[in-house]
Amino acid sequence: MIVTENRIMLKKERQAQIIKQLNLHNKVLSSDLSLELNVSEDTIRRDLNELALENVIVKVHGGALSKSYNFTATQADTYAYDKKNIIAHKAISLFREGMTILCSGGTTMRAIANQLPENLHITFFTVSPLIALELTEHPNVEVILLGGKLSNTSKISVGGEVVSKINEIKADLCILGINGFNEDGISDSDYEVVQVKKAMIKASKQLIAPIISEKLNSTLRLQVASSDEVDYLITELSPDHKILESYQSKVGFIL
Amino acid sequence: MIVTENRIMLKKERQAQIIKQLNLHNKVLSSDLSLELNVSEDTIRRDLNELALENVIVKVHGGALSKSYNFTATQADTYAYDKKNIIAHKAISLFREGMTILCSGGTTMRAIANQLPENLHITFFTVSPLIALELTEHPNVEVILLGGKLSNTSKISVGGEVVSKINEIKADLCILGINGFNEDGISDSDYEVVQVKKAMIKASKQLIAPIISEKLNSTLRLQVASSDEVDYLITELSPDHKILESYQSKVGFIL
DNA sequence: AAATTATTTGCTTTTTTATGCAAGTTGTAC
DNA sequence: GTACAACTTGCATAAAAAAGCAAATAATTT
Repeated sequence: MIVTENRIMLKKERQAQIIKQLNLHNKVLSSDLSLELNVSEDTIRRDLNELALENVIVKVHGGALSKSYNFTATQADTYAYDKKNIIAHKAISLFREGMTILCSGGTTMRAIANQLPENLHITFFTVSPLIALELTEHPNVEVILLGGKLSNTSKISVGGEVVSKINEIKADLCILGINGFNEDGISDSDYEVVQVKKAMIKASKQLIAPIISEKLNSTLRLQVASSDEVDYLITELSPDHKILESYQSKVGFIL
Repeated sequence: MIVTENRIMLKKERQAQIIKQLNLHNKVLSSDLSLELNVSEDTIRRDLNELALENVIVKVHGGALSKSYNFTATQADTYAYDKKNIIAHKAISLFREGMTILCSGGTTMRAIANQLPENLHITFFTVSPLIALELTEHPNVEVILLGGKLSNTSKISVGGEVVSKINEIKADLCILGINGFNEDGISDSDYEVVQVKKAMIKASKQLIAPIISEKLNSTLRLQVASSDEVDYLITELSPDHKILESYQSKVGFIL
């Protein structure tokens, strides 16, 4: 998309650009920004100082770093936006009127929440406050937020209380944000997150694993589920893509 | 397209044009509008001020941006931003190491979460996923998210389950987002939200009511708490401001 | 219709804000 | 330690905003 550039850029506009860059790359250099935005480094530095004062970014010598996650960022800014949207639409095609769906967090799940059609009546249970908020934008969706201690790193509810709460649920689908996936199945690195995900899988009839192809064939420390537990493996690729060949016999369906 | 209109343009008509431009480009410059609409920049500025006051646009130095623009919610309303920060700092001055604090949602509470000093070790219980996320940015803070059905309008957990969960808690402070406040006390318009807030007050030793002065002397349909239940009334004004006079005998302290 | 009042608009002056530049200081890297 | 990049501070300039005033216009009353 080509945007007709106005010769003059407003300050707030420029600062929004900086935030956008930060969301994209997690770090920016004052010198780069100076060139990109056509202002002196002094101005950039002043911008960064202001944003740091508002607690939006972390200023460092030479530029700035993004805070761990800026949930006010618009979807379009997030990395691999198009791929995630393809995955989202494939996942949504499995949704049926009146279903109960259990889901975790992650940017792919966020794309799903965002792209959800307005007419579907669905009950969502989620451990992710971010996804929960996104889902409340849909009037026909009922959102049950599963509470508990909020993990600082993964931003989802964890702990025994959540797990026992999940055990009380009987859901039609489980959609997991996936960090590691290979022929053996789903893996993750955070112990507490793994406990929650395992409970979520147990509480659901079917398991959906949405994952961008570039994350395929990665393994993390802890096992979440074996590949035969996965009912649907969803990537942005065509189901008969050669990268997916080795998964054909392992999982239920590939979408 | 150049349109040389010699017909006179009414104020409303002109402002409608401005909004149209803003919807189209997400940004307008006062200087451009002055040329396009054949009025002085003063007039444009007055228009922009009016529209900003009506909360239709976001006015910035040099022009205006559309509300849907990319910046964070905290900086979007620059107007109330300063006031809320004053309130936030007064509230934070009541926080002590090791405390347990129970809080609801709202923009003022968000400012508090944002301005929290890094060194304080505090446990927060909250029914607001947004506040919960903001709080997880602070490494020394433990966040317990209280789950339940998420209200589409107020974006907080509501329902019997949350209430009974709150009843199990014993907190030092309760901070409520306030919608209505007068000499009789705190009021609100949403029945389910009121149930949750009442439970929160009961579960806490002290009640803090942070509120911008312009919301004072407003009454909503449902009563949440009487004014003598309020331990600290916090506004952006000096405690001896004349607007607050009538509250002096009603609440515990005014900050 | 005339008179009165209120609103709108542009102009001038003063104040504020934004930005770049220069000089001196601090931090980082080799 | 030396060298260089990044930062800070103060200052200059230009653009924008605010405040006050006066003319023009619109709305209201009589």
